[in-house]
Amino acid sequence: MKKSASTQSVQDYLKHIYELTEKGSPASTNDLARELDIKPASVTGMIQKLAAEKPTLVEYQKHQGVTLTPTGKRAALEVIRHHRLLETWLVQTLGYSWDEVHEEAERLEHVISEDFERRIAAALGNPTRDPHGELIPTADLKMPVDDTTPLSSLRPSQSATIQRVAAADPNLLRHLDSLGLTPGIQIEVTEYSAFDNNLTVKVGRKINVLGLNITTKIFVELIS
Amino acid sequence: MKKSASTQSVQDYLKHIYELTEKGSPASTNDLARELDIKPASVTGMIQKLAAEKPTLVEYQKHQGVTLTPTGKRAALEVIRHHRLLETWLVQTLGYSWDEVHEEAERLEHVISEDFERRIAAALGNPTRDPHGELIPTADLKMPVDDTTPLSSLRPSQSATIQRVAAADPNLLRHLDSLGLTPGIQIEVTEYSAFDNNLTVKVGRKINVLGLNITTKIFVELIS
DNA sequence: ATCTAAATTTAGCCTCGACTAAATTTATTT
DNA sequence: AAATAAATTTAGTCGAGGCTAAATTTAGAT
Repeated sequence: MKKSASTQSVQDYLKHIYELTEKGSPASTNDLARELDIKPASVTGMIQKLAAEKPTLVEYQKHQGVTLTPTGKRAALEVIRHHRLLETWLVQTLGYSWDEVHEEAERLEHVISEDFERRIAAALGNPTRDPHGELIPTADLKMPVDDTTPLSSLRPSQSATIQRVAAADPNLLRHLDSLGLTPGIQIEVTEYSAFDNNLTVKVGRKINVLGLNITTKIFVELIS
Repeated sequence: MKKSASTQSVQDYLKHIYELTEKGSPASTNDLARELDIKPASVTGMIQKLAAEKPTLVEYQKHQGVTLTPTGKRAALEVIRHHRLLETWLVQTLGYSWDEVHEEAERLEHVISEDFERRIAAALGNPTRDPHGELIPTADLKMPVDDTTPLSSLRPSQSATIQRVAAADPNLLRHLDSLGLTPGIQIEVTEYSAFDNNLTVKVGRKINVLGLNITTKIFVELIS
């Protein structure tokens, strides 16, 4: 029987570094600490150890934040692939709703085998997006490019398909679900208020007035 | 977010204590160490801490081994229920074979939620046995009574249904599978050799001669 | 250019759960 | 009943990965 390795937290560090560095800049100690729900001093310690280890996963310079090496990025994408495949699979085969899956997937993502990953991916037909519409890294660990636009940028007469809902709060997710605002759904913008940045949107027969706080979290693909 | 608690290894201790104490006698330090693949001294340390904790899970007296309290037993059955439901579910929904499931279930059993447990139990129709025929503890954490007989006790002319195959070695499991000796299958004993304790058994159209080493691991229910 | 506030790092400490080596207790054999 | 062997426990150590408090660095504002 193999040693179980302390790869558990490391995976969490890598995953969050990936997310924090997506916009190009290094991940700060503080931001990482907030994401991981631990103290900044602990992050510094862990990052310093990580940066020193044999297969170099992260690049680190004091006070400058941390970034992933190509190897570290692959490791992060592996975890993210696990997470998103698991969410998809929990929703599709066990009837979880999109506001319930995150926590469960968070725990499972660290312990499933590559074999398990392959099996659920195949069973689901190698999906490209999870239930929130987040892109699932491919089997060879590339993150597909996202060509969506925030709903907040649409204006009257434009129609679009909702691709992604970048919200984590379960209450908000349930609310959006009740408004019919879920991935795959088609919408049409009918009004725009420059004053408060609200959009009026038709979803089927429903008419919803959506504030900025929501419209920046919904990403769509325009229908020409 | 909750603290993740060091309940991981504790669950392993409880599970193995449960198994070792099934025949009535306390689990010895040495046996536990072998099962857990750690050194006896480590077991002593952990058991002493466990025995001191607030919800008392184990009963321990120096040099006398360890047993489970009712609470500890419930905790053990919870893990075992997780394990066996997971094995069943991996086989039935993801196409794992019975020689592949153990390792994966071993890792998953510690991280699934009670909600997840309920969902797979329901999806599987609340099964009572796992793919090896092991009894699955009920939702209220009782271990059903096992009324099977070892195949080794059968004699010519007796027919039976295989209920349980108490083997862990993947090679042996694949071998038994190739002989058709899996739970649910009906067999009939045609010969018995008192000399070497071999049984000749008809499985469908197959005739197998089975040695003691195998016949003590297969448990059956007689067909009257 | 300096001063202050915020971010980060350092230093030292703690708990967990393993380990080794040595001591002790129990069991077996003569 | 003593002697040896086997099992168990004790004592002390280690690495992981957190934490706090204090020191230091960077950044923003006057």
